[in-house]
Amino acid sequence: MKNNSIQQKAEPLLRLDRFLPYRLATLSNRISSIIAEAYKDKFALSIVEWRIMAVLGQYPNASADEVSVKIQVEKSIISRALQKLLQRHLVSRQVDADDRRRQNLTLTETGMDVYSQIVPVSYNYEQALLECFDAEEQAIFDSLIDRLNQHAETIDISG
Amino acid sequence: MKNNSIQQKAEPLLRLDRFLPYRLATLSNRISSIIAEAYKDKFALSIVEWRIMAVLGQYPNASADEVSVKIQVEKSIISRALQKLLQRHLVSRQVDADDRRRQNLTLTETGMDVYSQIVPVSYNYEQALLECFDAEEQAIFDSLIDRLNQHAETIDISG
DNA sequence: TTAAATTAGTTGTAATCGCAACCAATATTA
DNA sequence: TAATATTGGTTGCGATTACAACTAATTTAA
Repeated sequence: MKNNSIQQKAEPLLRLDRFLPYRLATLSNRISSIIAEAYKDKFALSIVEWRIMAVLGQYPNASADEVSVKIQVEKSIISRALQKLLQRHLVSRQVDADDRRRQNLTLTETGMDVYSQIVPVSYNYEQALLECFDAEEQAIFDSLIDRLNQHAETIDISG
Repeated sequence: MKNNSIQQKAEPLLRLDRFLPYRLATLSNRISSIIAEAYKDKFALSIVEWRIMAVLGQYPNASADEVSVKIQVEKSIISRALQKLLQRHLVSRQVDADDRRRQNLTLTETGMDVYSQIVPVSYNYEQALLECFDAEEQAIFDSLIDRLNQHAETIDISG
C-alpha cells in the first residue's frame, strides 16, 4: 500500500480486521467457498441445493416452507433450487393428502445415493477444519458459537 | 413437520444444524444482516460500501485493488461500489503520479464524517454481541476464531 | 356458509453478483 | 527497443438474489 501505516488521528478508528462481524463473515466465506467448490465439482450442487438435500436427509417429508425456515433461505430461492433438484430427480414431491397446498419432499433413491456420498465428504472437511483445536477447545468453541448465536437472535440495534 | 423424528437408518446422516460450516454461515448471516440493516437505514450504505470506507479510514490512499484484496471482494464489485461512493462524494480518487494505472482512494470530508458516525455504532454493536461472554471467554473466542481462520486458509479438500 | 384472512408455493422483475473479456499503463525480457 | 506479460481498473452479460405480487387451498369468524 502507498500508505500502509495505521492512521492515527483524533477521529475514531475502526480496525476492520479485528471487528467481530467482519471476521466471522470472512471466516465463514472462506470455509463455505472451499466446501462449495467441492460440492459443485463433484456433484454439481450449489450450497443451497445441498442444504435442502441435507434437511430432507434428516427430515423426510418436509415441505418447502419448512426447509425455508430451517435453513433460513427465502422461499423463492428454495422454490427455484427445488426445480433443479426435481429436474435431476434427486428430490421428489407429492401433494399432501390432508392439505393440498402442501407438497411433501423426499430424497429419491438417486438423491439418497448422492446424499450418502456427500455426508462423509462433509464430515471429513469438518474434521479437517477442527484439527487446529484439541478436544477441549473444540467443545469450548462449540458452546461459544451456540451462545453467540442465541444471543445474536435477541439483539436489535435499530434504536 | 410431518415427520419430525430424526431419521435412523444405515445411511450416514448429517445433522446440518450441528455442522460447523453451516453454523458459522448462519451465525454470520444473522449478525451481518442486523448490522446491514442499520447501515442501510441510517446511512444508505451496503456492507461492501461500508467496508470499503472502513479500509480507507484505516488506510488512506489505498487502491481499489488493495481494497479488493483486503476485504476479499471481487474487483468488479469494488469497482461498482466505488462508483456509488464517488457519486455520493464519500470517497474521492486521484490518479497516482508514479503509476497512472493506479488510483489512490481517500475518504472525503463528508466521507470522514459518515465514517466517524458509523464507527461508534459498529463498536456498540460488537459490544452488544460480546455481552454474552465474560472477558476471559471473549479472549478465548477471539483466539480460536483467529486460529480457525488461519487454519482454514491452508485447507484444500479438492483431492 | 359465505367473506376475509392466512398459508404454501410460484413467478415477475429489478438489483446484484461473479466470471471473463477487455482497455490502458507498466514491467519484463529477448 | 520491440514484443510479451502483467497489473489496475471497467464493463458485458448470464446467473442468482430479494422483494413483492400472485394463485390456489385452507382456516377463521361473522
